[in-house]
Amino acid sequence: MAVKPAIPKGTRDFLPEEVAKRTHIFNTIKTAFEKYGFQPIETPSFELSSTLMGKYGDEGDRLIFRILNSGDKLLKADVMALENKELPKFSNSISEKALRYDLTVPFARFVVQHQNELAFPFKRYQIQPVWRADRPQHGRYQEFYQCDADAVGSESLIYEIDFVLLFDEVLSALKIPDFTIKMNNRKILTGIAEVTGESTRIIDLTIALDKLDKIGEEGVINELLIKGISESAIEKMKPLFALTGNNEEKMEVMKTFLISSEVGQKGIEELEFILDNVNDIGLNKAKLEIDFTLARGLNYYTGAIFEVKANGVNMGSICGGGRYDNLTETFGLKNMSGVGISFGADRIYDVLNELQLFPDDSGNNIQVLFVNFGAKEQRRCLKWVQHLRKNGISCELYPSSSKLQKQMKYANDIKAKFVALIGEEEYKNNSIQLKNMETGEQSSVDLNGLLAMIK
RNA sequence: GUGGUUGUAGCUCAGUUGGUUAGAGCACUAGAUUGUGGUUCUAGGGGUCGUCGGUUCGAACCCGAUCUUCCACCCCA
Repeated sequence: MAVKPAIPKGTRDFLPEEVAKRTHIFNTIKTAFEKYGFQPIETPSFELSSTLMGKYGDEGDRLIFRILNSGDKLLKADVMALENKELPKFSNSISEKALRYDLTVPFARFVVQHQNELAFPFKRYQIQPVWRADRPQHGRYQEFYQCDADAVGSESLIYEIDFVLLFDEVLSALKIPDFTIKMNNRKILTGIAEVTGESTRIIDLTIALDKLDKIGEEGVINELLIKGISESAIEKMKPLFALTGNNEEKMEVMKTFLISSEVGQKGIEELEFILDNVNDIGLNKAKLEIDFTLARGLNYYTGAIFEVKANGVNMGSICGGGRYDNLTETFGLKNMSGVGISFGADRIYDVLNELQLFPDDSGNNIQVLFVNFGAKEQRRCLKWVQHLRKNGISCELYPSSSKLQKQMKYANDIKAKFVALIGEEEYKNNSIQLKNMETGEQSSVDLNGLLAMIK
């Protein structure tokens, strides 16, 4: 019985036209990364589970695709753990590998493993798919591409500036009309937690705060109460809910708010340094916005936090990033600060599609299709096709001498720009009937004439 | 992981209070058209009605489970 053709949920096939569009995105990003001095690397699609587990929080662990052990290794299954419903323990006993969940953690592993072969600060970029066992939704897939650039081995805020410029350069080049780069600093979030006296609850605090623009002040307060944050702390946070105005005005308010927090002050300083420099340099299309509620779940960020949103489209963030000081430490290498960003290629694709911003000409179509009239004509066509190819023209010969109508229809379907006909007459006098498929015009030329017309 | 939603031909969708051989358009193949495509006409092939189970004399239709689609949460690109 025939197997019903289907692909797993959250995955997609890409037709030639779609691949062309995606390639355009990848190339734009790649070109920019290289212009800023990043070098390409690749890492395996799957890593040891121990490399990935525990790096993304409990929520993240749940979303990591595990790879089932093969063959006899399955005999090691910890049946007791299963009976006791200790699922993580059981999973580990039947799976020792997992598909990568992002590119940052594998990169941290890579840096530690190859530290003697790398020149620091090391700047790499990486464009590869990642996998998440998430429930598919608008702009959310189980397999999608991340385009990451990271710089490790330096605490210099110059990189943060570069990354803001990179966001602006790439998204402007992709012709996204209106987008906002949101920026925050983990040290400021730490400061807020300190000032409100809830230092130990920083995660709950920031997650709730992150939802301010979505559920409003009351919603956040509600969530904080549910999480068990004290009312006095919430009272102290109230000024933050009302933060408005431009970046400078927000910074002023925050400076006062964090006056008693050393870490917080440091965060302000960093943010101000980046902001000043970027303002000085100037941006193309990006709006740069300070957003103190921005938390970017990934709990490994320690400094700058970035998020980019396309405006006027219903789509989550299309890029993210930030600085992480301790990521290589879990692999045994201390004092290796890194900062990086990630472009969500698939969401960018969806945004460009929704806004109909892809150029019309997909461009990669064949230039000339040679019609096949039979054995002796075919023999000459094969020779001439190869001659044209040597001259840089994409062309092909129809594989069989089917009815002319059918061959013309095929030419039409594959959007060939020209059709070359060499039948009995043309064969005799070494000519070609060349038909322009757009205009319908047709003329008799020789091989050189064809070259001249097409080039 | 929580809540809702969807599934009939390759694609987009009709369909009968549960009752014989389940339809259309597009696509495909062939012909009208013996050297000319995107228009038209004619004919043809193609479906165990997502899957498994239950109720019933009888299920595409009712019930349950499961998978899938899309959406909102959670979280994130």
